[in-house]
Amino acid sequence: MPELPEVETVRRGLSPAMLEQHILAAETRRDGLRFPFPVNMAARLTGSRVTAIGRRAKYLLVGLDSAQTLIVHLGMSGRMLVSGLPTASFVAASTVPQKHDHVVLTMSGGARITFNDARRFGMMDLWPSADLSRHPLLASLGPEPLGNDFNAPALASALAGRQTPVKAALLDQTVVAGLGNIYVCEALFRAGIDPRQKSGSIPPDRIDALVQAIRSVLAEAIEAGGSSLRDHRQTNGELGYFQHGFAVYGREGEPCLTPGCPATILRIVRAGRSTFFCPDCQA
DNA sequence: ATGGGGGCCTGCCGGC
DNA sequence: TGCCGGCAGGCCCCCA
Repeated sequence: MPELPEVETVRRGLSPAMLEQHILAAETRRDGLRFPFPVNMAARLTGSRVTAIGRRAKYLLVGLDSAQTLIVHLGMSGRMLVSGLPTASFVAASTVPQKHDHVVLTMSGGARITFNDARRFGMMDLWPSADLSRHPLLASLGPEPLGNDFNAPALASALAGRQTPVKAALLDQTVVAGLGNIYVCEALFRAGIDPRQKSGSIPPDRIDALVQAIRSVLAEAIEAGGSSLRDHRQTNGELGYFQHGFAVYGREGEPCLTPGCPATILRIVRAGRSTFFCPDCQA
């Protein structure tokens, strides 16, 4: 479910509820999700103070004063919900255990952090903070799309010589880390690139446009609090609003939004994934 | 080596 | 109203 902007939204929502606070209690309600939880995870979390809440691609990184980092991936349907704080939040997350609540953290400031994941494609792990870049799931990630290491020369180099369609290449987290199906579709539309085009044959000026498109669509989505289809929620349970900003995703058969463009948005399936694009603007 | 497809899970929606 | 098939934002792994 969540791509980079959604994970960033969750990160920002968790910060006030967790940062510089101790984990008073940790409860796991099953043995694991996509992978088994690390050995004694609840006990190893209990008593730790949260020293940082970061993000790498679609991974949340909760730094602890135990020199360990709690790595969280939300998979397709994962949510991190904050409850128990007397905040101004109008949609108070329920304190009644819900179906698929798998992990609950009780913080010293009064907040309860609940990890809920219906499809259980998410994961949690604990790893030495000093060695994070060697974690198997983090080691091969490409550059952060909003960071300085992601630029036209870097992307051109990553795509050079590749026969795979550019759509598939952008979903490859070693090329650029954090994009998913939605934002790849949106970025390719903004850049005017056919998703089926071979990665290695994109001219330099299009690469340049693609870098800018990726950056702008992600930044706007973060600004809007992430997008949501069926089940993305911010930490307060509210929906994100960027889905109202989609130009192509989920708009099969609807008119292209480019002024003067007579085309309608097409949907094709590649590698089992829906791809939405404008046949006129993305030629 | 690289690309494509299957599988992991559950929920939801549309169609009959 | 109820059931069933299809589909879903991620990612790993196997096979060709």
